[in-house]
Amino acid sequence: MPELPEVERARVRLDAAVAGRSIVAVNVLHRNVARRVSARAIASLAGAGIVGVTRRGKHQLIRLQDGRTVHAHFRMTGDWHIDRASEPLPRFARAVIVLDDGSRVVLDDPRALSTLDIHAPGSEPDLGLGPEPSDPAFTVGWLREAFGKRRGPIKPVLLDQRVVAGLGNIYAAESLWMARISPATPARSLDDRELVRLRSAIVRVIERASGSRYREGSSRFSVYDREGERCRRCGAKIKRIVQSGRSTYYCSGCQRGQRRARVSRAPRSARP
DNA sequence: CGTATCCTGACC
DNA sequence: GGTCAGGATACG
Repeated sequence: MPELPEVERARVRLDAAVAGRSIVAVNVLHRNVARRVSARAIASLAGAGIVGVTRRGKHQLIRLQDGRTVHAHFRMTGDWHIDRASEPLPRFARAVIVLDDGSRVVLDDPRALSTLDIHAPGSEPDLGLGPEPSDPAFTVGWLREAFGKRRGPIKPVLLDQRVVAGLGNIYAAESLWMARISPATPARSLDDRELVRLRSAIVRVIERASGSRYREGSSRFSVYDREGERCRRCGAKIKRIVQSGRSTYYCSGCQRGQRRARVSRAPRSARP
């Protein structure tokens, strides 16, 4: 459950569960999730008091009273499962943090691609992140500069966390749809009007996803995972392509990359 | 820059 | 049995 809004919700739940508590024990159930951390470092968490949890991009930072930071990243499929330590573990439990009030935080992740790291006191991890969409520093000027260095298509650039922190594959596609920009448009060829549209689209897409918790059933995306369906804006078909090994969904009708220099500039034939 | 890789499950 | 998966990074 990645992407900024989902991670922020997870952070809020985690913070409510752990702030002010102390750790009784941490158990790593799948080696991959703590592959960069020694067993000793894990064991040394026992007894530590927890100040609270912050977030940057998709990273969650659990601040300990002794100055250390436990750094969690869900990657593709991680989530927190918070319950009582006496409950049976969920099927995909990968790590467990037992707290001093008998509650428990379980890192629940079928693919076990999530990561846990521990940072020493005073060593703030360099996460290599650009501004969050909500940051005043996330400006058209910032995007112009970031895109100017990139020769490739815009969509993969939007997934670069140094450009904008927290944007993932779904909301990158949704943002490009909202801004009516083709995902194949070379990043550095975007003009100012497109940059303005794209910046505000990203902000709005993230804001909206942050506000409304998703409802099952109703398709909550405009293009993501909607290959072959009709665009709700222009009625053309949603297509799927692969860019940098990831699926990109977009509307073949209303997302124009102004330079797709094809012969026919004839308008697409009527919509049904 | 694109591609492979970590890992496991769901789905065709 | 093959393909794909909401991420990030190491590598060619």
